Amino acid sequence: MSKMSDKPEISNAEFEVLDVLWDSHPATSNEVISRLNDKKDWHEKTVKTLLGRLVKKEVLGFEKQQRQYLYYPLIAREDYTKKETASFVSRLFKGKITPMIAGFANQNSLSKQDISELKALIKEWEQNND
Amino acid sequence: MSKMSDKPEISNAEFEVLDVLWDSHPATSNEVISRLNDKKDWHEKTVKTLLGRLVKKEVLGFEKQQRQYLYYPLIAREDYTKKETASFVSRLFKGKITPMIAGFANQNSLSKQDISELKALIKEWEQNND
DNA sequence: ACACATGGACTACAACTGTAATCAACAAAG
DNA sequence: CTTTGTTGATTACAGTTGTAGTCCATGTGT
Repeated sequence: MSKMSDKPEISNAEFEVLDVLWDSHPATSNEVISRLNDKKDWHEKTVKTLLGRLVKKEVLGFEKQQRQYLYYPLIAREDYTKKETASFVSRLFKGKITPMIAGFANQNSLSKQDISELKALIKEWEQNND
Repeated sequence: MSKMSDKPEISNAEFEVLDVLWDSHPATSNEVISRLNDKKDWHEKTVKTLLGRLVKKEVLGFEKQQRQYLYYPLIAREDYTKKETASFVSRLFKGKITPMIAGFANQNSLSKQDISELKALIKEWEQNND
């Protein structure tokens, strides 16, 4: 036995497409295209290709609605971001988040609000782990 | 004018090579190869190719020592990780670190030590930003 | 019914990647 | 000196990615 859903590699361009579908789904290719138009400047055909590749990779599913397809994500954003974050932090920071945040901090990328959110997060963690 | 050192795209495999050079440099290709042997199972030729590509991308520099080259990084690990982190967090979390850490937290990936380090970090931030 | 528009499927194609093998030049060994 | 090994340089080659274009079947307007 093997080949148990081996992490589908999602490319950068593909991610953008998936991202708008996470925001709201299901959606037709045209909806996806027009939503992407706000940020990216991609040709319609390009987006369709990406949709197709994501389907092939089993990242998206679809359901025919007469002539068109209604696409929707097959994986949850949370699951994806969690895995990606873990592997990112593992690669670049040997798995320790603090150094990463430290990088943010001394780069002035931390706002007062970030700090208070972090504090809240810590407090919550401490309550769940007394 | 333009073309001001446009972020050299470093691939995953290339990153591993760069990583061991960040750990200690300069180093000959053989040193790099043997250090990588501990983690990766790459053919000698593969590593040499990667070294070459990194040189071409101006990520590594070298200096001849008779027959061999002594390679060394041209970019600092800190600079690289900072940029990568910023773009990562920007893409996956709209630039907010807290949601990322929250993902870590509810995945039980935060240790007691992480938490105390985070607290220290916050305290430090607050002192510098009163 | 028929011509045209439209949506997905298939095809294109160069650059980048992972993963090496071959080549050429020089150094080491005999 | 000549053979041999070693080192970087060049070449290989398939798969992925970015970015579309072409084909074919079906829906639409007349």
